[in-house]
Amino acid sequence: MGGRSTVTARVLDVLGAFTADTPQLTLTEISRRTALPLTTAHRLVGELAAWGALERADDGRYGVGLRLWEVGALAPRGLGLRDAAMPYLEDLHEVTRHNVQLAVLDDVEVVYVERLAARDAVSILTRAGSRMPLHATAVGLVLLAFADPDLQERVLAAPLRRFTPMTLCDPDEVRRMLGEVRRTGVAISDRQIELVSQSIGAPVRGPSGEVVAALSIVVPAEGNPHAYVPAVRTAARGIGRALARSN
Amino acid sequence: MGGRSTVTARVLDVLGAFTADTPQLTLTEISRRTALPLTTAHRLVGELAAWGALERADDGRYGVGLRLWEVGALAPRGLGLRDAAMPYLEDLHEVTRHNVQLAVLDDVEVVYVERLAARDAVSILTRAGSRMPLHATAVGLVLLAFADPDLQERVLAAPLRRFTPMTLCDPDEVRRMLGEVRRTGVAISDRQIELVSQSIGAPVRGPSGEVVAALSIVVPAEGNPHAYVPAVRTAARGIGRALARSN
DNA sequence: GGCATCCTTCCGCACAACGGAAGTGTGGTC
DNA sequence: GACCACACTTCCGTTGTGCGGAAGGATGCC
Repeated sequence: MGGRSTVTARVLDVLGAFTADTPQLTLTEISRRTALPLTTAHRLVGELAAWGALERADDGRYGVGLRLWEVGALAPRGLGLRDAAMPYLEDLHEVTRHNVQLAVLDDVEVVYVERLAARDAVSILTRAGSRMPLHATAVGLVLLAFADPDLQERVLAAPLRRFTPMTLCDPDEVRRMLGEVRRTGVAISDRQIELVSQSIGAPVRGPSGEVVAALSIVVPAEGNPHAYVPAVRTAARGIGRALARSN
Repeated sequence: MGGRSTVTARVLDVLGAFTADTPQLTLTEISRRTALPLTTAHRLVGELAAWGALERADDGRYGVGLRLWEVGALAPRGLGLRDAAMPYLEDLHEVTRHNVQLAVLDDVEVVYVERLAARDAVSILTRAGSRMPLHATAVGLVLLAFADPDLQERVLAAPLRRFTPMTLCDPDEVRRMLGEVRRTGVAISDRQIELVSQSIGAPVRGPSGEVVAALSIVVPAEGNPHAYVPAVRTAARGIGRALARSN
């Protein structure tokens, strides 16, 4: 948004107008969201659609096109990681039948790269491509715990969003938690996102030992989280090894 | 690439320069592929990277960024379909342990939307986001068989690429095959892509009965393909129902 | 040192993008 | 049937933004 307006920025603004909540937009809606004059939006959208970056549905609304999806699938952190991780996610999911998630750090947020949902799952709090803050989820805590200290302070300096009464919103509490995560190598987020669930996360390490992603499993609040720790840890290590193998 | 040069087209050309074979490119390479002067490529790439559409690796090369991956993940045919299909793909994969693939039609090609690989799979002929011609793979034959007759003729009029001695490259042979696919509701591609494998495909139908995607399983050449037909068919129907449920 | 490759910054000119105005097409209301 | 509201499309003259040549680092190799 804003500032200096280069054509490229406008094009990207148009793409950015599409969100998980509203993946289909009318031209007027795009124009409103990007603050571009209708005429301009019309031209840009037309060019994007001609290339396949956007697609026009039968009802006239625009959505993201397959071509853009293809290009996006080339994102190294998205695809390479996903390929390596998939078998392990499947195993974990197959055995436990709970939601399993893989996420990476991007700026000050968690981005979910993959998620295997319980068959009958209704709640779609997260899906591949969605973002969450770092302080409340198990994957977030893992990624934050092993992140650059500068980033940690930056995140803790900003207001920490409350999801439930259990969410840790005090920087010092979070700091203590991060220490524990570093010590144990596992993060447990107990009802910090929803009161009905807790999640157990572990770091996925790249060839040189740095944390490149985090894996988590979401289980009902009443279960004993520690029961899942070995499985999650094993899966995370397996992914790390698979990554190293695939260079 | 082509003809008239609008800025948008240039931006998209830059994105299009990234392919599955070479997901990481140096600036000079991008400039060469897009036929843009180095200076221009530099500016565009800079703007794209600032937004997060591209990311710069440690070695200075550029790759597709997470942000673009996120937007791409919103593609309705990519994500909605994938969400509905995943459980069924997993089941099929779990039971058979063979490669399972989900694909949609885009223009005159198949685009793979998801693929669950056998754990020890070495050959990565296809991956999520890759394209294949319509006449040789099981998913391709399914999609072509139920496609617009105009499209069928357009595809058959063009030269049909040969992958193995088994590939059907004669338009009439393919036409006969398509008829069979329509009659039986299943496509079998016997060693038409690789001599070591065959694939069995079935159509996934949307709420109004039209074919929106195709599902296939890849098995060793020596097996009996018909043994897999019921499982593939059931999975494809299941995905169709899941799609209808999710609107 | 000299050469090759790759990347980055600068800046004046030209042409492509901009966006106001006007036109088309649909659906709703009285 | 006349009117309005809304969403989209086309046209075209003006202007400001992107263009890309030239020159300046940075790094590596012989």
